[in-house]
Amino acid sequence: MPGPFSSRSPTLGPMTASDHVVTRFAPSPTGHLHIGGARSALFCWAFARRNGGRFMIRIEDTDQARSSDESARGILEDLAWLGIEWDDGPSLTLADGRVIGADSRPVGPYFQAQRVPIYHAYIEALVKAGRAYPAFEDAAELEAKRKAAVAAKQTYRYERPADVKPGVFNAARWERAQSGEPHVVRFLALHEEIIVPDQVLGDVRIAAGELDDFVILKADRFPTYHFAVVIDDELMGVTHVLRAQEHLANTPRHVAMQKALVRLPQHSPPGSESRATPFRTPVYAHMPLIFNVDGTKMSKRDKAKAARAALQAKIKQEPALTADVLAPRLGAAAPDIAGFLAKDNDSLEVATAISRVFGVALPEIEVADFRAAGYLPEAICNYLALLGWNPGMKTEDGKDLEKFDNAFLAEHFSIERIGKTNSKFDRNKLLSFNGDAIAALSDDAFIDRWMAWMREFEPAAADRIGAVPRDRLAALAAAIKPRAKTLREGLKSAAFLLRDDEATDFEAKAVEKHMRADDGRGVKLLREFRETLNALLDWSPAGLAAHLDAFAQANGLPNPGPIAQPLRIALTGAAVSPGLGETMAVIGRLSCLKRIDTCLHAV
RNA sequence: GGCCCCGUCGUCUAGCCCGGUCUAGGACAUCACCCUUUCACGGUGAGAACAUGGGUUCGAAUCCCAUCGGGGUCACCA
Repeated sequence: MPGPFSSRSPTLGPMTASDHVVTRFAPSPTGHLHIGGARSALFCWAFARRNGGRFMIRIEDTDQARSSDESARGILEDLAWLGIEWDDGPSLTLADGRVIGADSRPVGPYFQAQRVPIYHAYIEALVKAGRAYPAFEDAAELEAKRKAAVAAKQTYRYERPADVKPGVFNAARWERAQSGEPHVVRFLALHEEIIVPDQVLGDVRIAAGELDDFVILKADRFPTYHFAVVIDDELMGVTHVLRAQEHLANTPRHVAMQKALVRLPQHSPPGSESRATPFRTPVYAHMPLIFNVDGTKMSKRDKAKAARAALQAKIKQEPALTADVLAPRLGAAAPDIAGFLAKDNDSLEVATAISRVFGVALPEIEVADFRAAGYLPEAICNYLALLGWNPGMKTEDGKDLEKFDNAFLAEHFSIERIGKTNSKFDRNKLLSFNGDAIAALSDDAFIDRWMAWMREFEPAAADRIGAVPRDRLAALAAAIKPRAKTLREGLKSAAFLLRDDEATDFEAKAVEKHMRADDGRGVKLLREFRETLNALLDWSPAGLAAHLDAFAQANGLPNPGPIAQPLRIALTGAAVSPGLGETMAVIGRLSCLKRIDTCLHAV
């Protein structure tokens, strides 16, 4: 009997079952939302929903040099787009005026930069309790020592100054710090075993002596990540921390601090004035990592790599393409381009320019990339949920259940079913999921979402297709949905709509094969077919298809091919297009006749 | 290198905790065939995995150990 005390039971751990579940996603606003971060957020969200708890966003902007408000806003927008909405956290006003996020509990502010006084108060308390101390070494010197140790294949650990004793307030150091001498504050790690309670991996034990005295307050008076996260998780009532395994090695530090910290009177529950309220250790769940298929990390540098490889291939074909020649075409400075090619920089601007100018597809890494590429948020969430988690259920026909939405996750997500093994991001499978999600859309929904995507990322096409009467768009949706794995691919299938009725660029090979061959049989059939069109009453996709079949039969053709292909070329310029019924219906009678005439004249 | 984590088809995984129902199931990808006016969609089918070696046991993908392999982490970044 596993009973309730199985090591992976969600109720086991330092938190009691009666605690109201609070999870949090705590991004650092130093860029866009990474696809892996999105999964972390999704799992945190799902766990909170499943347990009737709250999901919180906190912005970890303690790196003053790299953090930005634009980045924070972008991350929030990406989360909202994915349908991952937070109960507590910064407010975000959506395009439709709806607001996500509030300080209803209230435990804000949710930007760590605004919480610095709180951290300072706890730093002081820790120092006075003899569990932290100001340190005055020069950063460069320590760095040199560290490097030397690494070079000698030795484990580097900060050496505690001789005058620092556990549990003893070092007033002299405190005075020096207070007087303005540059310093950091280090946590005083006890010589004891640390146990990290983890619901995915089981308890992880770290032997005594492994932890050194790490920095908790930087010289710029900002807390380090480790310190801020511990203070905030406690003060914000976080009960469960779900995050990627890359954080596992950090967690012993957090546990050690939780054991040393006690809530300040101003942060203590009412009525507890007489006794101290120690910090609690939340339940941890470290999720497996996500890598590229080749095993490398999914990094935004992958975009630069792909662009560089593509450009280098181009240059091999065309040696005249020097940085100077490329500069005006790419809209970038020649030295930047040269540096980019020489791997001196991974400029995203250069990479994007290469992608635009040479039509090179860059790998999607961040949520915004997937959005621009025409992925649906529901497909992304579905696929992401399967990376490291699995519902372990079967469908009615006995197959593994793997198609579900966020509502399903909110109902069924559990930490017990998070796997332990790292996974590789399989774009093929995501693509397949996305294609299925598109196919599952109603015609109306597809048109709405496709147009919205186009207005954002392909405005010229949006103008053109937006001009098509709405009643014809249903046929268009039917034509495109089964052919599009992404919204962007849908544009390819709809290319015939963007064509001018007078355009004469007909694919030569196709013209030769389907129209000129057999003494121009195709041309002859097309000419005859054109004459039947004026009088045709039923201009619906089905009516048109039936008409085409009837015409073929009347002409003794074994199948409609001999007329269908010439017609396709006339209407679309190419031998490949969606079904002719839909195509003709969308183009409309007038344009169809014009295009056929144009083609008949041109070939 | 120290510490920590992991190891089922090419990929994501079900099965493992509670050993026999597993000649290991599904999905994506691949290949073949069917459908077909092109391209897709769809349908049917095929190939494809328990890292290795030792135990324990009547019996191991499932339990134990070792080896090998992979990953994370060792900052005044988060």
